Amino acid sequence: MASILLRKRPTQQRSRQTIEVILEAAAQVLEAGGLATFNTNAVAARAGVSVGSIYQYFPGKDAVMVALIRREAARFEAGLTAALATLADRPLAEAVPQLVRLAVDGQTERPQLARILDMEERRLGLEAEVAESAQTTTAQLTRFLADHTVPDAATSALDLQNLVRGMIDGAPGAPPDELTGRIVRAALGYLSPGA
Amino acid sequence: MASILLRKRPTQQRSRQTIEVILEAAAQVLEAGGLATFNTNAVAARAGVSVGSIYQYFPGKDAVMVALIRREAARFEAGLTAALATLADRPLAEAVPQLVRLAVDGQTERPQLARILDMEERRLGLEAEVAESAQTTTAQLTRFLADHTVPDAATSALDLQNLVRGMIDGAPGAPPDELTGRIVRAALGYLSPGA
DNA sequence: GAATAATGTGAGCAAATCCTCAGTTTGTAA
DNA sequence: TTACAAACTGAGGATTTGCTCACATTATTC
Repeated sequence: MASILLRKRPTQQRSRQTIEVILEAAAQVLEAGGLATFNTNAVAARAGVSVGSIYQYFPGKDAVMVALIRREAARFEAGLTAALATLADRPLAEAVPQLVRLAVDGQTERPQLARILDMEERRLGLEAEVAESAQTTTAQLTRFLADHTVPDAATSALDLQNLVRGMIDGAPGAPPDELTGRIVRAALGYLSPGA
Repeated sequence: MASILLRKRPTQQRSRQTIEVILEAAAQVLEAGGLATFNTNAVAARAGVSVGSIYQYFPGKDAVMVALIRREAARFEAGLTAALATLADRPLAEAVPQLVRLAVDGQTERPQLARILDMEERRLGLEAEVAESAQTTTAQLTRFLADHTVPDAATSALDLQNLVRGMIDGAPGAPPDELTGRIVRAALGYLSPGA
C-alpha cells in the first residue's frame, strides 16, 4: 500500500541518503528565500539532485513540506518525552520553566525555518496525517497536566502550546533567557489563576 | 509621487468604489480557498472587474494583500483607541478582560480571513510600510501599560499581543467567552508575576 | 558476469499566473 | 456639444512552476 507521504519505499542506503539530502535542501531553501522560493526545482538544485529524484519519493511538493514538518516535530517530541519523564513528579513551578526553555531553544536553533514550518503546519493542518505528530505532543502534555491535577488538561495543554508558540514566534531574536522567563510568567499565571 | 501601495490616485467616486470592491473580493477569495487560490484573476472575477482594473491601482498582487491587511488593522485600531480611552483610568484587572475580548471578537468575525492576514502580515513584515500599522497598535498598548506602571511596557505590549494572538489563532471555533477568560488568566499572570 | 531490481537524470510538456497595453467606455468641464 | 481626462476592459505575451517519462546509472542476486 502506497503512503500518502512517501511514494516509494527506499530500500537501499543510497536512497535514504537522498531523501535526507532533499529534506535538508528544502530546509535551506526555506531559510534562504522563504515560502516564495520554495519550489521543486529550487530544492532539487540545492540538493544537487534531479527533480525526478524528488518525485521518486514524494508524491508532490506539499509532501516534502510535510516530511520536513514531521522531521522537526519528531526531534522536538523526543526532547519533550525525555523532559517529561524527568519532570514527572516535580511541581509545576519547577517543570514549566524547563519545558518552556525546551520550546524556546527548539525555535531558536533555526528560527526562520521554525516559523515557516509553523505556518505551513497550519495550512496543511486539515489533513489528518499531518496533524498527527502535533497531536501526540499535545497528548503528552495533556497527560502531564492531568497528573498534576490541572483541570481541563486537554484544553490547557492546547492553550499553553499556543501561548508559548505565539510568544516565541512573535519575538524573533529575543534573548532566550529573558524570553523564557516572560513566557513562564504567563504560563504559570494561566495555570494558577487569580493568585 | 507614486505610492508603493497605490499606483494611481483615484479621483472619482467610481474608482474609489472599484477599489473597495476589489478588496472585498480579495477577502472573499481568501476565505473561500485560502492563500492557494489567491491570484489576480480570481480576485478580478469575484469582483466582477477586469484584471486591468486591479493593476490600475495596485502595483502587484502583494499590494492588494497589504491593502487588505491595512484595512482590517485600521478597523481594529479604531476599536482599540476607543476602548483604551474609556479604560485609561481603570485598573488592569478590569481593563485587560475588555481588551482581550476586543481581540477575540475581532478575530472571531471572519476567523479564516483573520488568520490568513496574520500569516501574511508576517511574510510581508520586512517592508517597513506594512509593519507601520501593527506598530501603532503596539505603541498605543505600550503607552497604556506604561500609564499603569507596568515595567518594560514596550516589551510587555509586544508579548501580550503575541500571547493573545497565538491563543486565539490556535483555538479556532472556541467559545469566545471561555477563550477570553483563559487568555485573561495568562495575560494577568504575565502582568502580576509570582503572585 | 548476466540478469534483474533499485535508483537517478533532466529536457520539456501542460498548466497556472502575473501583468501589459491598445482600445473602449464613462465622467468632467468649458 | 466638444474636448479632454479618468476609468475600465480582456486577450494574450512572458514567465514560472509542478510534474512526467524515456533513458542512464548503480546496486544486488544467483
